[in-house]
Amino acid sequence: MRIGEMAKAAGISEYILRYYEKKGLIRVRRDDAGRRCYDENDIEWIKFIKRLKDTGMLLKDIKEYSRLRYEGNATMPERLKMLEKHREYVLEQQKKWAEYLSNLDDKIVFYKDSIDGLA
Amino acid sequence: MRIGEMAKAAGISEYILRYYEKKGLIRVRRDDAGRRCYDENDIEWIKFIKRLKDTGMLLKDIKEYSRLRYEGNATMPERLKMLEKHREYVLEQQKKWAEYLSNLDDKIVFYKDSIDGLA
DNA sequence: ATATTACTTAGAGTATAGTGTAAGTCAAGA
DNA sequence: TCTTGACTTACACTATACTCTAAGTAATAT
Repeated sequence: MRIGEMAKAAGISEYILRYYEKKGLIRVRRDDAGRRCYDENDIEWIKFIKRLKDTGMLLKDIKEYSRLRYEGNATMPERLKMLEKHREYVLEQQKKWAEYLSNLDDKIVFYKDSIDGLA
Repeated sequence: MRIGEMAKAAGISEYILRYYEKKGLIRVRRDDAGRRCYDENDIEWIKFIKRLKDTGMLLKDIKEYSRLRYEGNATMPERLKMLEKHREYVLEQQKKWAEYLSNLDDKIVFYKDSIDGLA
């Protein structure tokens, strides 16, 4: 699979695929013509990177996670640790947004009351 | 109240106070010497800006909200609309984070099982 | 053979939101 | 008066994550 196909399969632009590779998040081998070759395994990996990114993990941290992953199964405990640490962050975010939703609702009620008062 | 005091009162740097003013989020009058003068009213407003920003509202949208606010009470219905639209966004975020937390937990379970398998 | 398309690289440009510096002004205390 | 500290402006720099362009190569379709 070449970069165009991969971009479609993973739902990510070719630019980003090259950018992530340059940053060290993905490692891709080349064909005889020097073009990137991706396989099924890469799709899963790229989709997982996407999820990590969507959950607010910084590229530099994803890069570190990636480095461990390319080292093999022996690094699983370390990766698990990273995920567990990241889980704490995601949990905090979830709480944060729930709290802000509640604050915002209060503000909205205040506005509605004020507007009624004006009428 | 001058900028140094305000920075402390609002928990925000002097740089950001000037930056937000330049961006049009805050309007501040000057004393005879040309220095910024803030009052109690400004503290509340700046804290509210901070909250909007923390909930992911872009500075350009906060700027628009700000513009309406400086126009007076007549713009309250419009501001209410903005807040209600923003509420939708915050609600989505909250759902997103809850979903990612659940995905991440699945992944963590998978890792733990894999590591047990290796042992 | 030629045109088209997909690819390659390095590097420049964009968006968002700060963060800091340089050079100068102003006011109050020693 | 001199110094110190808080302030002023304009502008340059940083971080993060893209997004795109330029110039060139390779494979394929006509």
